[in-house]
Amino acid sequence: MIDAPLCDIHLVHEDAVAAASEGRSAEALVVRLADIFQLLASPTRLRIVEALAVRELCVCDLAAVVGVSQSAVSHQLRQMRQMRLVRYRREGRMAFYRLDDPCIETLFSTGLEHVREMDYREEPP
Amino acid sequence: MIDAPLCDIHLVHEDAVAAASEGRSAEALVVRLADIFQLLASPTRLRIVEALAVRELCVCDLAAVVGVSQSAVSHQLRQMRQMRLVRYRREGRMAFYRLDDPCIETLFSTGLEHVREMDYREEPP
DNA sequence: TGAATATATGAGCAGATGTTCATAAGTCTA
DNA sequence: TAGACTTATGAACATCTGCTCATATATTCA
Repeated sequence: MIDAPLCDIHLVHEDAVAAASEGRSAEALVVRLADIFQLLASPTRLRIVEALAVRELCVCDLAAVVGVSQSAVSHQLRQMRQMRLVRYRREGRMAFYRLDDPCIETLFSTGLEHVREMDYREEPP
Repeated sequence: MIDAPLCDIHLVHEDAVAAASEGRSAEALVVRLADIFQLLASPTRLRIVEALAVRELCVCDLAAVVGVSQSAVSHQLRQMRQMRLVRYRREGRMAFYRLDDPCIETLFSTGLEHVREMDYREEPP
């Protein structure tokens, strides 16, 4: 499955490289996964996810909860919309957003639980 | 728990904002979590995680598996080391890296499973 | 209709990111 | 010890990110 070495350095352990390359996922999947993690890689967007995990919210309320400007929230929501992480319903002039991807909540809560544990471990009471 | 509205816009639904603000995590935790997701937000680093999930590897082999230069891998490993995502042991002139944080594998595999499912759903055979 | 409100978006900018290139530091072997 | 090898790192650079500001779009209400 392995063709030529990918870098110009001497290939030290061919068997190790072969084994580790065995389960290599498709490039498109890895890129897509990186995009999802990228969307979770910002305190502002994590706040948005955390808030929307509780209940749906309009943009204005979301801005208040997250603590940034309406414009900033709206820009972020557009990205999250394009990645199908959130969706919204119109009600008059307002737009109520909610999470559209149950996996996001899983990743968020898994990660949060983890950093909480690390916090306790590093700073005992 | 809510003091003044955080943005200059009219606060539309005070109860909604209060409810969504209820479970707000500490700022430090959210920032730390964003940092962890940030480390997973790059195809190169995801490849590193994927490879190290199989077995420990030296830098040179890792470069071959991931498909980038030794220098690029080494720079990325430094970041991951600083975040305690990986650690290494020295053996002569080589450094063998392994994952140091079981949570990373969980987040990686959870996310990967998800994008795989999405892939099947969007492009039926 | 006109003013107020809610949201969306384009431009622009400062700062962060990921790579390459050159090179340093440390280890092995002849 | 000299040369080959493995890894680490600083500098430089192009690109990406997340915000602000100004403004457009759309809806509601007097």
